[in-house]
Amino acid sequence: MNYWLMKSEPDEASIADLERAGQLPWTGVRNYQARNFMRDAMRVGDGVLFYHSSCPEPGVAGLAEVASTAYPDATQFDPASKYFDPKSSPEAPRWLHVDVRWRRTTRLLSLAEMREAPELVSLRVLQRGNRLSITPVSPSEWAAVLKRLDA
DNA sequence: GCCAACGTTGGC
DNA sequence: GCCAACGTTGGC
Repeated sequence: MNYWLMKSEPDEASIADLERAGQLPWTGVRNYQARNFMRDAMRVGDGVLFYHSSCPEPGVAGLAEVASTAYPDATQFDPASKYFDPKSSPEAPRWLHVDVRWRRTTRLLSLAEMREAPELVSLRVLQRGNRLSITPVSPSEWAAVLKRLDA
């Protein structure tokens, strides 16, 4: 069982959108490291911290879980999509994604609050210069976040 | 394979 | 809108 933090811009897909839909394909990842996490390391049932980014209140907004293994992202083949990738083809898809299932909508655990938490000093997403949209979370970091959400 | 230029991310 | 950090691209 692994744990992850996945960033989403709430304008595109918020935790409320995920709650409504129940499950969503995590489309639009165009970074090889993030893709490789989904392809090589994610397993169905893995825990996901749903993080709102590029918004007035960035932070963890809910909990989700990995609901599928990785499969080709359809938006890469669609010329009308902003995620269209002319260098990809259905024969050799470049971009993959998993499906994510809603579990809980929580209070917002803000970025500022996470930075103040001693148990979270090593959290990948808090590291200087981090831009990855998908990062691993350790079991102890996961537990620390849950504890703070329940507190 | 190097590296400069450029693009993107994302908090502030 | 700014800008630091980092990824990607492409000429050589």
